[in-house]
Amino acid sequence: MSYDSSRSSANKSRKSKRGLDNSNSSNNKNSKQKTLGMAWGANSLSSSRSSFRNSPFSNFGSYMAEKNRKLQHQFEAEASTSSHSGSSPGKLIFQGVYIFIDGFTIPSNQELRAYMLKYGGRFANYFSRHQVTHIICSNLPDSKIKNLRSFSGGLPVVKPAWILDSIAANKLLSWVPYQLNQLANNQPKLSAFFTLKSNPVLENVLTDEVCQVNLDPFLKGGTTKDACISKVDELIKFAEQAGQLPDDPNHQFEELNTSSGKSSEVKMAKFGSSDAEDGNSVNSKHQSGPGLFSASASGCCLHNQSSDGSLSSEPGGPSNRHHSTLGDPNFVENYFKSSRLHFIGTWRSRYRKRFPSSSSELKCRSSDLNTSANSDKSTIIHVDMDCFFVSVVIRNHPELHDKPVAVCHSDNPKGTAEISSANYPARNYGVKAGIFVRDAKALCPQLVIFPYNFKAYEEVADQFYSILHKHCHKVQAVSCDEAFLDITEKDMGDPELLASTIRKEIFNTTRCTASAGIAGNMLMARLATGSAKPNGQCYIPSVSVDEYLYKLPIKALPGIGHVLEEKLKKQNVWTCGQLRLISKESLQKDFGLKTGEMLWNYSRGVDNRLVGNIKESKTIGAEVNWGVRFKDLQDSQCFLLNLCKEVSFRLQGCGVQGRMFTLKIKKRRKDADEPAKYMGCGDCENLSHSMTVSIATDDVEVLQRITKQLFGSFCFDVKDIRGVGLQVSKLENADPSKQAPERNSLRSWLTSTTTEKACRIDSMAKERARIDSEVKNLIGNSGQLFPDHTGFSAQVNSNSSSDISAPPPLSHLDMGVVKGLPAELFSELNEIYGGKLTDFIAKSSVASENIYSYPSTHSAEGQELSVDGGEGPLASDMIPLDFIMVENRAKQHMIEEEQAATSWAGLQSEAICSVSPNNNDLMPLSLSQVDVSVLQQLPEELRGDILGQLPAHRKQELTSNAGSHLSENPEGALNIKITENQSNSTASVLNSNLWSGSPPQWVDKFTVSSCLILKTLAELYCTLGSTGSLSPILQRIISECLYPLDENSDACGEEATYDLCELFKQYVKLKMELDLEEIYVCFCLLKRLTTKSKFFLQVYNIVFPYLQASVGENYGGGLHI
DNA sequence: ATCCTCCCCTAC
DNA sequence: TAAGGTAGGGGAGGAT
Ligand SMILES: Nc1ccn([C@H]2C[C@H](O)[C@@H](COP(=O)(O)OP(=O)(O)OP(=O)(O)O)O2)c(=O)n1
Ligand SMILES: [Mg+2]
Ligand SMILES: [Mg+2]
Repeated sequence: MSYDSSRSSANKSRKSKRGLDNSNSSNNKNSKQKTLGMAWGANSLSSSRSSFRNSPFSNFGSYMAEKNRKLQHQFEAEASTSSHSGSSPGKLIFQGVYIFIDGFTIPSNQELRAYMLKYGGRFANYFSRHQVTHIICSNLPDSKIKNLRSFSGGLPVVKPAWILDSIAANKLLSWVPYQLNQLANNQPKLSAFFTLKSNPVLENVLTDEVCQVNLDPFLKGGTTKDACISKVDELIKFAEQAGQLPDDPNHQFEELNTSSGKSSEVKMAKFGSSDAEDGNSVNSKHQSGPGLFSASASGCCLHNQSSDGSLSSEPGGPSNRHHSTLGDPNFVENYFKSSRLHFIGTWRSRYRKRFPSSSSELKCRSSDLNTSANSDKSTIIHVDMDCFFVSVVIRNHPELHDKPVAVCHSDNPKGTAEISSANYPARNYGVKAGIFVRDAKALCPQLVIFPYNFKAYEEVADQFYSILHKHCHKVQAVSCDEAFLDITEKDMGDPELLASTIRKEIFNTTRCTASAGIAGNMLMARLATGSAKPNGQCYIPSVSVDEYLYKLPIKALPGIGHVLEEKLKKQNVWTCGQLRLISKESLQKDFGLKTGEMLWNYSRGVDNRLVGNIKESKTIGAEVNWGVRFKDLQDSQCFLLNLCKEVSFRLQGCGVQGRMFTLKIKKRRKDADEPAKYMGCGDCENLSHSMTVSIATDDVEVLQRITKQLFGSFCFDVKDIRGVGLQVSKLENADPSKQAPERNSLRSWLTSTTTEKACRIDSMAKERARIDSEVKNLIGNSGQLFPDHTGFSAQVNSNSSSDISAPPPLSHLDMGVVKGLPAELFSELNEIYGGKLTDFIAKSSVASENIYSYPSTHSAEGQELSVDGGEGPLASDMIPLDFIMVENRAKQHMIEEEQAATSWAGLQSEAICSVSPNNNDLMPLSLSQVDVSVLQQLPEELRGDILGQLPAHRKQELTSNAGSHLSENPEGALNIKITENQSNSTASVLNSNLWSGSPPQWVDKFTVSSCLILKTLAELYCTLGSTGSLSPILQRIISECLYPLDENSDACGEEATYDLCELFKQYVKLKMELDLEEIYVCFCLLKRLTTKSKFFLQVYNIVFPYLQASVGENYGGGLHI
């Protein structure tokens, strides 16, 4: 057993509440901590959830206090030198302000810190309620929001924009408008926190339950062989003998057909090989790392490594240092260079690039269901190199071919290095992949150990696949030494001949032997290969399948690992023949639908899979579970950064970006012994937290921020960490032109009716002209923020390089324009870019003045901006964000208010205008008419649709309570009477919501009048035909409106709001195939549905002017701006 | 029903 | 000393 733990998840009853499993052991652990325990959880011992420990707020203790002092000194030292960022200290805007930054912020922690430094404020590295005056945070995950809400009481929790805006305004602004909207209500007092400690906060701490499984040694081949080859034993022996004789590769190949007189139809063939060439001596230093094949990050530990003498009580002692993360700032990179599993794990992505999938995959015989009749006609070859790693490194050591040889990092007979591959003589002693070298040496003292040669493996794999592709165009790569060929269509003769030809060619080219299995489907071909090994081939005709499988141990079936094997053995199933006795229904009941069917099929030799190209990957990640030892937070942060670099490189290497990030942590189990394996992770709990962001990214810095944030939401002693992994999913193509072009049903509707989009209100044009003059020195870019990337622009701009709407990569932004944005908008935009914007600008304008002041000078970053620009009239007609750029805040707000006041009537009129510009009467313009009567007037079909979307209680309301819609909001406080005439009062409500002090009874719940929903749906229905044609996201927003909250729970109101925020962000992200029209409509729509989400209002007020300018005009006077 | 999320299992 | 990674399939359970 390689793994230390003997725990088997199969025997563990599943917990229904996954997220809570870990908490107990976690607490137990904390109670045993000596030093850092105080820092990391001593104040929350009584909590039965880990949520309190997820926030730095819960982590202040003696250690943290000390740390805090240290960092503050450092900070003050920096302040006194005042050389920071090369600029002189600014006005003391933030005198007396002491901020603490919680989690991932935009701009970054460091940037905010720099601003505080520059403008007279102070910055707390760790939260102290005695000093901190403001908590800064943005974009916290749900769990943290809830947590923060509990802790922040009494202290303002403010978005970073407050700082930026204050700097821009050159005075300390009120923080009130910048309150984190998710937290705006019901902030408990800090005192409440201390009494709340035993009152668990609901939270989504995701903790895996432990599943350290016994890795039974691989049974490679052996059992398979025993099961079916007995009939051809003599032939095997003969073949093996023959294999050692010839010298000339071209004559080494002998085919032995066993079908002639034998009872079985299974045919075996073997050929021998010998080597004679240059000496790659045992233990030679010719080793090359897989790092050559991976995108590895360079290390970067900056100023840590300060050997804290006091913390020298390292687990494992200083002897560990050298091979752990403790001693090596480039640990990640170096580790991956030497990891065999990393090599084989990342091989696939390299293959993808080297052999790009040709579209020749026609799925010819995929005539829907692959019935067994169908697979009768199929012929599949499975090819697998024999003991690949060994074969490659002993190619030039013919004298070793009949000696036991294994590949391993270490030859230490007491070592815990793992055998990677053992040749067949070695396997006779029981040596196999995965066992420790000491066990291997015990089994076989004369075992010869060779080091890895990853470069050679890569080369041989390339040769291997070149040969396969030459002979067959339907190749499915399984691994670096293994592939399936579908030769069904091959008219040319005998599959066995083809297999032997291929094997011969492989041997002649690589001097390594391969084995092949030939059968009617992938399953049987693979099993046949097992029988054929080593250096042989095996054909299993359909008629022999049953017999072949009958005695086959179930573990030999691909897909049955040790867990399934054990479960089946408990049912007294040891062989496929016994497995067949269990009904499919029973198997599906015990193992699930698919797995049950797989078992049923496989035990009968049925496999409907098709040989196909490798699909594009769905996840990309990197993890390290060896040598991970941290002495303090800095160690871990440094490691995380390197991991982020690695992942970022891999993402970029694959040309994708991701939106979901999962941080996996292996944490030493409380009572775990030292790992059996040197530097291993031992018996661990698996913890993982994930976070989805709106904008796909591959950027290291963004990854780092997110990762930091995720890491912070764990609670543990970093000394207990034994493994760390970062996985990215929800991948999108980084090249947007390749993005799947669905979506945007609304868009087509809108754009189809919009023949010219260049019209503009006069003030816009004026602003434009002014901006143009200001930025005319910019290269080929008339001041547009997104020169050619909005869906709208792309439509208009025929000069655009991309005909499909594309996202604006950061490098394509006009930094001059960006810098000119009002701080508020800048901050939002920065958020859209994951915080990168600030850094980008900071880097590109080192010597310049305050970057948040209004620009007018466009320095050297002109070169950063992109693109063709298309100087023509069309390009200059496009409407950029620069509309807002020169607005000062006051003016901006005025505009916002006006827009808010008038936007209520927006959607319907503009929608109608666009559909039928000359006919504004299709829909009632007065919102006061919105009523249940609307519902009644609707076509039956639509009425059904709408009713179907309403919760039952709403339905009842609507059908029984006609006319009372205007007072539907139970709170009444902000129940807005929605009529055209009252839009002014709406505006004032809006205004007060945004700018009033801490909300009194104000609740940021998202409550919506049903009649408005009906009305809106009706409009959408009329304009679009049905709500079903809305884009999924818009549909979801509507459904958020329909189901604003679970009325039984206060917390759910927050949830709903938060989700909605995410949706908005998605809408505002100005990425993907940005569809301004749809966003615009959506904003109009949402504006009418709620005035209660502060977040929405803020986003709205920031973004809407832009949308307005871009598309609003096209929808006629309905906007009444 | 169908999707989504959080895992476990498997293979190399 | 040693380099226990990577990604897809799919089950369970919850949301819709
Ligand atoms: N636990 C494992 C399994 C595999 N490998 C590496 C070494 C192998 O050489 C290579 C290919 O794996 P195979 O399963 O094909 O095993 P071999 O090729 O070594 O032997 P066989 O002849 O059984 O295919 O992957 C490894 O390092 N560790
Ligand atoms: Mg192999
Ligand atoms: Mg293989």
